[in-house]
Amino acid sequence: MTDSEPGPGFNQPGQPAQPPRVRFAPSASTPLHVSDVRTALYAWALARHTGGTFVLRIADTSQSPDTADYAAAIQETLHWLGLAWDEGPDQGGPFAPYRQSERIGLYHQVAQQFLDTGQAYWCYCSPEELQGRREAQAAEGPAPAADYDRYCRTLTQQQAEAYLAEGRQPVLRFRMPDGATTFTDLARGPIAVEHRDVPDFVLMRGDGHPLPTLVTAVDDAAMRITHVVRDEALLPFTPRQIAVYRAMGLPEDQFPAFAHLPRILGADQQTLTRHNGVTSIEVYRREGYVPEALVNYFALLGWSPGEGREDFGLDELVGGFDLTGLRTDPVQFDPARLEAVNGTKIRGLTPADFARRIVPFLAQVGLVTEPLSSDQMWFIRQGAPLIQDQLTRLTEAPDLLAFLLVPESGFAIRPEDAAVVLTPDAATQLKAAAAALAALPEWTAAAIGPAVDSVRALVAVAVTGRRAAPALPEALELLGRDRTLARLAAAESASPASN
RNA sequence: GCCCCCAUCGUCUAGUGGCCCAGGACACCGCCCUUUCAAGGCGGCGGCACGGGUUCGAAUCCCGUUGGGGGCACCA
Repeated sequence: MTDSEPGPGFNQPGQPAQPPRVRFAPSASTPLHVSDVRTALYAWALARHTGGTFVLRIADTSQSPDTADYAAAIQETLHWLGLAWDEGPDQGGPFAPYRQSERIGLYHQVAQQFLDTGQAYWCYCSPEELQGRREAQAAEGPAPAADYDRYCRTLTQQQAEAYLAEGRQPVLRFRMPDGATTFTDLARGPIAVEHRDVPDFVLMRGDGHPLPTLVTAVDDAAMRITHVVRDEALLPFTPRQIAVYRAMGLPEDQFPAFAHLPRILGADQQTLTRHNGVTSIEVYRREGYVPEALVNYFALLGWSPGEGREDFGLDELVGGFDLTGLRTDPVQFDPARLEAVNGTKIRGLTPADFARRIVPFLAQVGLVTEPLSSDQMWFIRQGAPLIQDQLTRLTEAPDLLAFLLVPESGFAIRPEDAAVVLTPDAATQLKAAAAALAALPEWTAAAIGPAVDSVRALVAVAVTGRRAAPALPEALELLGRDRTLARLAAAESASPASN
């Protein structure tokens, strides 16, 4: 983007280009968020586009009871989306282990090194003391940008021992050096931060638990990560991590390059959370969204292949992906657009694939049970093409196909639709339609069409139970003459005029 | 309060000094097709935040204002 300030991670001309190593490091203490998926998608696309390596690393040091479940779910979801990794917790790799909970020793080792070299120090201040001093300072004048007053930077041995004798558990703080950090964000260009605006941040909690700024920097260095693609929320932490690399003695040309992705906002223009939208990718999956749609939609949330191309898949993403084309301002999540994309993707499925994908949704509502009987399989295979153009989510399939799969005893007309269509003269019309159908020499869609043309809406409700029915002649052909006539008769007797 | 990032239709985007009195998609509104519901076709509505520069020429470059987002934890 600019050649004025070749900061860390900037590709130096004349240097042999190493194959990139891009990591995705989701937290295992929460379910995968839609913004995590977007991050994973872009990181993956970068790795694949450049012929590099995609690394999955699980951030599971925050020992929540559900961590193992989330870690497994994350991997399952990524697979479902079609994002495969080259190194990760399941298959290992040259920089194993890939679970941070198994790398704690390494973090402690680096912490000790920092302590030995004076680049970190113990801080005995209690949260209450910190809070008290902050308030006192704020009362006196303009509050300093950096939030820690460096009280323990210059503690004497005696003071430290006195605190220890009180039973205090110190935290380990990083000694932020004077100066400034300049780095080149691959999506945004040069970014400069004065160190006076960066506090002596905490590397390790009082109980010895290492914090993300330390852990992330240590692992990215240890795993030879070349590119960090992550959410904009982490942008302000980048100078801290660069400071940690320096303290570790990592040569500048081995610092990873950073690319920060725009924040995803809800309809209220605030960061997307469970309060203003649906953030769980698993919810979308359950709601009948296909991975192709999620991938396409999220790819478009901050990136574009150009030339107005909007309907594409993983292959085109990889082919055209480029960090410098990333959007840099916050982006609003639009559920309506996602749903529209989902409809497009569903329509683009082969009929056989579509039929296969709706089975779990049919089973979920009890319309079928797996393994499918050959009858059920036949009805699904034959019925699927009739409904494929009519839905935007796979969860709509059961309603559309119920008329074929439900046992006759369980068939019922939707009351709302009955109210609209079963008018006083319905009985007469149904009777006429039934007679015409009964007289048909052969039971084919071509023959059925003309027989029901004048009363399609009525017959649709009577036979499928809903106004939103598949193409009628084809639907009736599939249903068969006996079931069709039986349902027409039932509807006739349920019509107002017959009561 | 302080620091950082950012700014094209309601939303996602095309656009990197003339091809743009700004193109596409979603949403919305009409019409067509269709004797069910969709899908599809055609059309409409609607935007370069504002103010200064630079330039023969600016959505595109510079400055400011305004506005939005992020961060300032013993969260990740």
